[in-house]
Amino acid sequence: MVGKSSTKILNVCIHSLCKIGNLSKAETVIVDAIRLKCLPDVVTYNSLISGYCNFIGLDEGHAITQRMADAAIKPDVITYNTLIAGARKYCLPLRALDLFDEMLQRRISPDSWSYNTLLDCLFKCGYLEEACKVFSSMESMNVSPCLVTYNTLLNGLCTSGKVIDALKLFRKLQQTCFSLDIVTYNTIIDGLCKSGMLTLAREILNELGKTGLDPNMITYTTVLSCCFRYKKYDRGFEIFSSLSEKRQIDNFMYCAVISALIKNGRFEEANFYAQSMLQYGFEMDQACYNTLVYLCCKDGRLEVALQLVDEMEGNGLKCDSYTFSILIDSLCKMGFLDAAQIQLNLMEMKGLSANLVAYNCLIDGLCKSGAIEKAMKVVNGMRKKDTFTYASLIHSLCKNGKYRLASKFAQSSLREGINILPSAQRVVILGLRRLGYKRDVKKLLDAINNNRHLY
DNA sequence: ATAGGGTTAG
Repeated sequence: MVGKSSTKILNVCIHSLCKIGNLSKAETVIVDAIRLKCLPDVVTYNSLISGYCNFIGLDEGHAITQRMADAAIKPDVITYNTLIAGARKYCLPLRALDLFDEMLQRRISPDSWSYNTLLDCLFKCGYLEEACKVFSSMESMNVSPCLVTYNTLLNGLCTSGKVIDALKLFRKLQQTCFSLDIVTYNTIIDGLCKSGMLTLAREILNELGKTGLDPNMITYTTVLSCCFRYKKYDRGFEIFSSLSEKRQIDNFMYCAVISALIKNGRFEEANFYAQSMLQYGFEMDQACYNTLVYLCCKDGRLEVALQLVDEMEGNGLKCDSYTFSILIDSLCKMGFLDAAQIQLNLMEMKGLSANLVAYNCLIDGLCKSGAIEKAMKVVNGMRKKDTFTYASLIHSLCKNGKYRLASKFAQSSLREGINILPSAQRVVILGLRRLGYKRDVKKLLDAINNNRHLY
């Protein structure tokens, strides 16, 4: 039978093929269907676009709209929502905005789904201002923000360092008759934790308890990670064991706990939970692999760590800045500085731009192996530095009695708006004093005082 | 369509 009902069957088929990424099969099924006079419709093409966006690329997904035009099928709001989601996946904020404009030009009215995806894309790619503009334009487009919109906005504000604004918004939402959900609470609690506003985080956690909403795994992982972040390890492990009795653990929580155990030198338990994570058959993503690589490195099994990296790549997962930083740090700590340098070059070749931590590891390694000259050269060539970069250098210079040089670096750090760790301050000032460099001490203290805002 | 996990200094 030919017609609408056969197209429905075709669509179910194409949908499942696209979802698992079997696009070539999807294409042949469509060709066969057309031969049997079962014509694809907008739903068929939307599934195809989703598949191409998720498994190949945004351009390939976008190209499908041309095929739709050839077949005289008009794209709908879902077509564009899918494409904007593609732009979000590859962090292409300008493409997302272009797609949104294209949608308007074609007189397809965006819905809240379009806005939510666009907003999330803009926030995740660091386009805070654009995101706020888009949000305020919703009203004039007659689209009312829904709870997902507000949750997206809250999260975007939190991750862009606008936690106070997020909190204000949260309080405003609480006062409306709008009923908030667990996502809202998880988002604001996490935002507050990550900004160090722990009293407020605890306050809202208590409020959550009174709402009748059930805390979920994400709530627990947020709280657990907050404990570890602020070095309340025992409290964190306590929460973990109470949850593990109820078997309420997933791979996110395993990663957090394993990493905290490693930092406490508790390798036996870390290995035990790593085995558990593998046995439960969770999907092993980048973060899971990185945690295991970290465990092997710190546990002195570099060979196994490298095997894991191969396995990771074999499974189609790319090494990221975490993987490299873990490897580089371990290589340095084992004294293989040349190998570390090679990994760093490899990392740059792969275009991993967020490599500040990796550089810091190398600098620390160079300093500790006595190659301070080289370390200084590397530091001077870095476009982005932070308090860790300078801490390694300053401590190492002081250890070698070069207090005035250390002080010079401390001052350039302050000039760059980067604070100096108290431990580093202390060691420089004590050294300068001991050698009688009173004027240098005063100069540094003044610089520190003038930069109080950094602390 | 929205929320949680993984790397560096002393």
